[in-house]
Amino acid sequence: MMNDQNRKAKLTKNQSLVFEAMLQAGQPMGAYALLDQLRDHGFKAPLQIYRALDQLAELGFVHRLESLNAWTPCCEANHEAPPVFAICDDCGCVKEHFDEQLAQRISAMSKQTGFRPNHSIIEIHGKCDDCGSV
Amino acid sequence: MMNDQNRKAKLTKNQSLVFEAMLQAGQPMGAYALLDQLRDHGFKAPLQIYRALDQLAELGFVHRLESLNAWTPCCEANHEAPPVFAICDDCGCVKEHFDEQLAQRISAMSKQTGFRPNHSIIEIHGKCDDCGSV
DNA sequence: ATTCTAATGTAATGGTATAACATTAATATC
DNA sequence: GATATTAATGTTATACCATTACATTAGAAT
Repeated sequence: MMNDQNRKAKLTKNQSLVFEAMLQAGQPMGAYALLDQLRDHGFKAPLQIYRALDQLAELGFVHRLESLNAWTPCCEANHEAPPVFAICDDCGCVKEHFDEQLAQRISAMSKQTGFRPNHSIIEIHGKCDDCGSV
Repeated sequence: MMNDQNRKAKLTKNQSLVFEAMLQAGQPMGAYALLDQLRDHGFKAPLQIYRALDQLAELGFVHRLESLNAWTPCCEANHEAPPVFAICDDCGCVKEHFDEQLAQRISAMSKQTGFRPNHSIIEIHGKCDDCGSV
C-alpha cells in the first residue's frame, strides 16, 4: 500500500494546487472560492477546478459535501466505511467520522429491501462543541 | 394530533398545487421541473416554487434530496427519526426508510464529540431491487 | 519515434437558488 | 366592522453552481 506522501506526489500540478489550497483553507470550500484562490496560479475557468476536484475525489483525497455544495479534504488517505460529516451551521467547521455500526445498519437496511448500495451520503447539521453552548 | 387530511386542508393554494404535482409525478422533482408543470396554473417564477417547497418542508410534507437537487413527498405525515433515502441511480426511484438504530448511532456519535445534531441528511445511492440484478 | 491516453485550456451555456421590492390575502385585536 | 399585523404571493433581476463542446498539450506505453 502506498503511503500518503507517495500518493500526493503522484498528483498532477492542478490537482496539487487545488488540494493544497483546500488544506490551507481549513474549512470546506466551493469550487468558485477555490478558483478565486488560484487565479494567481493561472487558473481561469471553473472547469479547471471541477476537473481537479473530481479527480481528487476519485483518488480519495477529498469529499464532496452535498448539502453545502462544497468540498473538504479527506481526514485519512484510505477508508472503506462511508464517512459521516458533522457540519456546524454556526462556525462552518466540519468533522469527518467513521462508524462501523452505522455502516452495518445501512447494509442491513439495504439487504432487507434488495437495494444494492454504492455510495452513501451522511451529513449531520447542527452545532459543534464550541458553538453549541450558546 | 391533526390527521393528514386536515393538515393538507390547511395548505395554501400554491403549496397545494406544488404538493399535488409532486405526488402525481411519483418521483423526485427539481424546482424548475415543477415550475414547468405548473405554468398552466399561473406560476411564472422559480421563487414561487421555492417558497412553496420551503413551507412544505417546514410542515413535513416533503423532503429535499441534497444529492439530487430535488424534492420528494414525505412517506408519512409525521416522523421524528431522520429519514434514510435509498436512491436508485438507474431508474431514479427513491424509497424513504426509518431506522431507529441508525438514529441512535448518530446520537451516540454526536454525544461523544459534543456535537448537537439538528438535521440529518442520509442518502444512499445504488441500485434498487428491480435494477440491481442487471 | 510513434501511438495512445490522460490532463489541460478556453469559451459558451445550462441548471439551481436567492435578494430585493411591491402587492395582496389572512389573521388578530380593538 | 375598521385597523393593525403578519403571512403569503407576484415579479424582476441577479447570484451561484456545474457541464458541454472543442482545441491543445503533456505523459506513458510500445
